[in-house]
Amino acid sequence: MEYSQTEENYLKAIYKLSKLQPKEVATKSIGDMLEIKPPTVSDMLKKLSDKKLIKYARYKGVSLTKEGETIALKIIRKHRLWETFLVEKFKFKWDEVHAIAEQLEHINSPELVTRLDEFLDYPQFDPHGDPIPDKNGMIIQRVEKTLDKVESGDQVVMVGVKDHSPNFLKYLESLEFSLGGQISVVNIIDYDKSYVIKTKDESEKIISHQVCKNIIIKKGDE
Amino acid sequence: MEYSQTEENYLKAIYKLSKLQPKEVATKSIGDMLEIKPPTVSDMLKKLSDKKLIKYARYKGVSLTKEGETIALKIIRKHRLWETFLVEKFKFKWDEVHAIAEQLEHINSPELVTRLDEFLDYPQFDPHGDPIPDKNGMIIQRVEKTLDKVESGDQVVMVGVKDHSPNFLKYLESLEFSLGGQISVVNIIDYDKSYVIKTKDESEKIISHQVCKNIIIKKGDE
DNA sequence: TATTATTATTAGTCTTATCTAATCATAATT
DNA sequence: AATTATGATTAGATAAGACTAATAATAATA
Repeated sequence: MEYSQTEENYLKAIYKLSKLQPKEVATKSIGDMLEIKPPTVSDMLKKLSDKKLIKYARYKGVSLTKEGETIALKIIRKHRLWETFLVEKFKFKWDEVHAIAEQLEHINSPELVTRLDEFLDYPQFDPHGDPIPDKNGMIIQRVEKTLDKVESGDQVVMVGVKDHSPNFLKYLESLEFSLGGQISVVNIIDYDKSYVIKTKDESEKIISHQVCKNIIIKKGDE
Repeated sequence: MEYSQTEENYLKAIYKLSKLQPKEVATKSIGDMLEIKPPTVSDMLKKLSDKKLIKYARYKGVSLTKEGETIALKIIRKHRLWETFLVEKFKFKWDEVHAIAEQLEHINSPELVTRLDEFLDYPQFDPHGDPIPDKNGMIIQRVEKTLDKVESGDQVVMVGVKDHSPNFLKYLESLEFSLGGQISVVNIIDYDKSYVIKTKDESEKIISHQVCKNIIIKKGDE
């Protein structure tokens, strides 16, 4: 009942990729996410399939079994709890915690996870707005609407990000964007779909379409 | 500048063994401590020697270089800080934290260690009374006097343990022994060197010589 | 549909960390 | 001092997880 860090990372990657589209997950996409070459992925898929953690047919892609999904959700739960811990208790910035949580998520101690969850008072979202699976593996499934789907004149609230890279997060911070912050779309520039927006402090800023695609929002009145 | 968990564990073991006696550390003793067979240890010693982390001459045992000791102390620092954290903040019992800290000690993030140390307000001793190396690798070197060296009639204070196994720690707890607790030696039974002792609550108890050897004490007036 | 491009797999190699069996060196004992 | 016991090392094997090169299957396109 114990899996290597490597196996855990594959399961987590397959879980995340499976949420991006309804189809089976491709060998290449797993390799891209984990920065591992396809032959290595193929080997591991056979291994995970033997252990009944994934459904795998040669050349047809993979999906998680119930058991595989349970493990993936446990890792994701730990990752997001640790990120919350690091930001809330240790005062790390939101762009600093991902790499550390990538290590902490593999610490194997169910009791530790219980205490961590309790210590944080059972948080539902992590510092990037991602939902934290609960102790039974239940996870809030949001319809992830991004800023690039919003029309001119709308007022929305930032509730998450799709890019977790320090670079992106630091850029958002420099724009004074933070979770829960209001964004009003003043205008959408026709030429390149750049967004002219206003944050709470009324200052106007222009952000690229690419940036908008990575900001998860909700309508102000939802 | 980065070492595998395995390498870190060898360095930690060599550090601890080198403190038990002044001589060079033997291959067998490392193997015993890490539950690894001697040929495996021999191989690793060559590897660590190539990396200049240990001084090693075939058949002559090993000792740490300055660099090797620095790494060992960093691991020990992390281990003891995490144990302190788990007991103080997460309310684990002192017999529950060793196994978890064995994992946490390998998390690689100097910034995390800094924050952890700060969060705990720079503790000097862990929940078992072991000294915690500071950020510069300075560690309080105690003369570790154990209860079996104490004479009848003496009154001492328990300041540490030499056996960190859950079994031993739970036994001490059942005897209501805790760090900082007073112990009066009422009598030493000649036959098997058992100790008749009194704790603060005045109740008399008999503990074996073996148990006494694993309790680190200081004189009441030091 | 035939060809080309992309993706996946197989085959074979490498490194790390482990093992067993056999040999060698040092230490202990008669 | 010779023998025996203990401990250490070498040799060779294995498993996990990575790679490259070659081949096979599927998808895209002319």
